[in-house]
Amino acid sequence: MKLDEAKQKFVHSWGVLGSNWGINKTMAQIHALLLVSEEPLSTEDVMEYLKISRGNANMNLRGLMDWGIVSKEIKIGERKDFFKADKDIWEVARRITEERSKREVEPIIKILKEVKNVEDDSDKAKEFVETIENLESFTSKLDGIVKKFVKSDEHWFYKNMVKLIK
Amino acid sequence: MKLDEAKQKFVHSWGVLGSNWGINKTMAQIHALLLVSEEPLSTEDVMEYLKISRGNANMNLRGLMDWGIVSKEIKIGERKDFFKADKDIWEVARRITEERSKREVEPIIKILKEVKNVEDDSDKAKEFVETIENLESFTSKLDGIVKKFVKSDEHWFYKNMVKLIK
DNA sequence: CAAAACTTTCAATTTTTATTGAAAGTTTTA
DNA sequence: TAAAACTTTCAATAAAAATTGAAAGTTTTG
Repeated sequence: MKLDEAKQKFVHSWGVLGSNWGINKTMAQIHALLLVSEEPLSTEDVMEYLKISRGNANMNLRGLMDWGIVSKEIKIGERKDFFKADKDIWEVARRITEERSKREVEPIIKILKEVKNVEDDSDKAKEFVETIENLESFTSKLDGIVKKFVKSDEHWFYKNMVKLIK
Repeated sequence: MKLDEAKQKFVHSWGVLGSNWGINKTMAQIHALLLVSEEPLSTEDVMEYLKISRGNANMNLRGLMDWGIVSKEIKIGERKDFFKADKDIWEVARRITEERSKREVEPIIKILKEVKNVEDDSDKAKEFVETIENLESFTSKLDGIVKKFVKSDEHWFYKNMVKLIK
């Protein structure tokens, strides 16, 4: 396979992956594109490569910056903004985990705590509360462990991998 | 809060969570509804509670069965099918993890292996291959560890939690 | 300071995804 | 075996999400 072909295939596939995880295709593709570009790219480079509009490129680049996994780069002598993706995949995972936890997991934990407050003390209510508590406990634990997991550096990971996998 | 109100709030919120993770709102809501129902529900119960059509209810119930987290129940003397959700949240997590891995992670690992085969041996190509290899290694590891993690039973989890969290 | 270079916004439009509902299919019962 | 009870399918439609592009906004330069 030629390099360009390989890049194209990767960018395309990353877009598909994104769609399956609630991330829009274009955002995932831009991220993939920046990941495999040696040089930072301008908005126009992105527009041209992915055949998308200026507005679309701009909004999704901003989205990626909100996730903290893409940053602006200033090239001297150039007026345009350039963008590059963080290539340390551990750092990327850490950022995404933190953001998703803050945006999605924490709100759901809050709801779970809320709905546990049923006044009723019938058997039905007790069953319900038990189900919710299981869910809450599971969610909190998973969230906690995943955060700790990716917060740590790669070395930590390897060290503990052995123990964990056994 | 009244029990019914609490259930309603939970079902609604679970739907929102689903949307964020690429699972359609109705499917997530049906799952939530079955989770907090003491008794298995018929298609019509689901239709009525969520105010959705027969086709929609049927398709999403089937979807949940494909994920392996909802099953049909036959009530004697009743002709209708009834559905219940697996209430063991660890089992649910295990099933979802396995399915998502099979449906989404494994294909992407396959693509990553493919695109590593660039004929070119320029510096650019080497950089590209390195990025892909990082991604591949990360993805495989994460996939592996998550699978092992949820495959094990709760007891295993607690035992290892201590070591892992430190 | 005004024109040029560039970025952002957002209403309108397109595309994608979910939902409906009626018809076709299947199983059960009498 | 035929009617009743129930389930599945899928073309049409509705709803949601993504995208466009032109206008408004901002920053830089001469």
